Amino acid sequence: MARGGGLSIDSDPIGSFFPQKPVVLNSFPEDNNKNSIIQPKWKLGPNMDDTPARTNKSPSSPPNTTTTIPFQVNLSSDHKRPHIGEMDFFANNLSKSNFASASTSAPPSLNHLHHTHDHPSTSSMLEFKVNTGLNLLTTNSSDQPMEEDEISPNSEDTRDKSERVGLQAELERMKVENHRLRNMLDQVNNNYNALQMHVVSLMQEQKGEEEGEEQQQKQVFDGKLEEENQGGNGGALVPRQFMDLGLATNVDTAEPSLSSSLGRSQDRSKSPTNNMEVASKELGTSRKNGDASDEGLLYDQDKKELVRGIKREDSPSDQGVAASSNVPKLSPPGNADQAEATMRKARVSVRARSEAPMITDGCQWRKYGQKMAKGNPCPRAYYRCTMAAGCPVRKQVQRCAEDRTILVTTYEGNHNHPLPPAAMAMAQTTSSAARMLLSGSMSSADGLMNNFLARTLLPCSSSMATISASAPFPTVTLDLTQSPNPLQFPKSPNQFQIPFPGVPQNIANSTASLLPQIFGQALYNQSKFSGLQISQDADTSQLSNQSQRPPPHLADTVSAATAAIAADPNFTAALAAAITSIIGGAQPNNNTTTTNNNGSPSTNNNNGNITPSNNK
DNA sequence: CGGTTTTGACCCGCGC
DNA sequence: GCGCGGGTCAAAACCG
Repeated sequence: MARGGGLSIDSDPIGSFFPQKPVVLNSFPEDNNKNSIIQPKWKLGPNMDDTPARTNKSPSSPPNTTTTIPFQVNLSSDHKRPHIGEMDFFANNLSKSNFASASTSAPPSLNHLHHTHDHPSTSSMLEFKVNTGLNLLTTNSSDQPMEEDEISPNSEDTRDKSERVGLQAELERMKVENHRLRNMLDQVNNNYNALQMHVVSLMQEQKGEEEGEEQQQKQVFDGKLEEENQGGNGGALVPRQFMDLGLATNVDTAEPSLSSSLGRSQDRSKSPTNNMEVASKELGTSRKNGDASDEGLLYDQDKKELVRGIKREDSPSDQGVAASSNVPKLSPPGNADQAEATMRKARVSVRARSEAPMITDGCQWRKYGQKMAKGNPCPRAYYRCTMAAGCPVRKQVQRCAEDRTILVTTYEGNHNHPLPPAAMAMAQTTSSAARMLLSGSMSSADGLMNNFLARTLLPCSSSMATISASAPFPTVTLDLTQSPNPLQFPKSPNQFQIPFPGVPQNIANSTASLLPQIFGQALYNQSKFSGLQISQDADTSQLSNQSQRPPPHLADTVSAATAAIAADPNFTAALAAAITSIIGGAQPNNNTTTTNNNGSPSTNNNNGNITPSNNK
């Protein structure tokens, strides 16, 4: 409030800071900072009633103060101002009841002035001459909002005022800071997008050298998908987030890769006629949870035929699918059907220490079977996703025979429904891992791996990530039971703060936030084929060129996987210990929550892998 | 009562 | 052709 200047009603440029907070006009500390911006609140809201100094009678107010405060109200016609009637009321009360008479009654409540009506006929200056000697500065003398109607500054009001001033300054700072952070965020996003596009283009380039245009388009599409996923991170649900196990080859990626094909004969996909017939049959039996439309919505009829047509014509039911029969021979490029079959079989296996019977990955699962697998005293449980009718995603859960503290979870198929953030984490993981795997399996002439896969996972030194492309089912095994090279990881946990939706913050802070980088780094740096060990020096030159860090989608994958896995309290505890050892540079394979690893399962990279080669 | 788990049976492909 | 092993089904049991 500018003393001597007019207080323009509702002209306060910063009044928006306290749109609801009433201005205490009855206290002007004598030592008020001249630079303090007092917020006059002529837009007085309901809260005005809450101003104790104004609403409560204060018989103890010094009567003499009411006559010494200069008070000026500039009611310019240009500004919104209190209703004239109310202003009159105010003025009357101010001058007569309180000020002029120096009565002991409380100052008039500004509630009466809270309206912001434009009054066409009022352009007046209400001036209250009170001499307090205050010269409260405002930004615009002509538009100065008025405040002051109290002569007796009490300590509470003084405190409120200074508090308000402080808050105001703080708000200013936060506003600026917010703006700055927003700009930074935009910058980061832009950089990320540019980088990702660059990586995608590089991948395209590489693939283009070996494959046809079709594969290139796939890469582009994948990249776009991931970009979209990135952009939609904030949402509670991620529409059409799929576990792209094996279905990243074309725009029909959205189709469920029909993990119901899990373990089905690949020769079925070669027969479109049979496929069609089988598809309809299949829906009648095993697909009680979802009709054809549920899954068919996501892809065209042709695709449906391909995907659904895995049942044999002569098979009345859809059961009896031998996993071993599905061994995809990693078809060379050009054979779409075989490629499709191959991708359908793609699996992502996650090895993790957990005492819980199952890893919490955010999805809802229904157990539909359990078998004793050969060579493993622990039964293998079969689950299928029940988050949506007809979701083809299935998973197998089995404990490692060598180390029963290790839980091996193998995922198959694509979700055909939106996923919650927690589930999205694992879905992204498996999707990216499978895409990576299939990218190799689909493009290489020998059916093992292409350049991208090699560049991605090589150089390998341990079995943190295992690609089993030569197995009947191309399987990526993400081994979280091992500690990667501690030298590869930063020591500061603060660098790992990554928000994980759906993961308890304490867990995320303690462990999950550490995992993505660790996992990603490990997955990135360590891998090998089962049965085909890629030499470590292979492609290192190219790696140094473009693979100093994991590809975006791989990193996402890893992050998501670790986040999802970390959601499991038991597993989190185990992981926490492992991570701690990693960050602290402890020896690998230390496990403080479960039995000592001793490296036995870890060194055997395929132990516990749910791959036909191992189980049969 | 609806959803889930259990569990025996069935189907299928592969190897011998 | 037979046995084996993996995968799935589906009725019964279980559970909230």
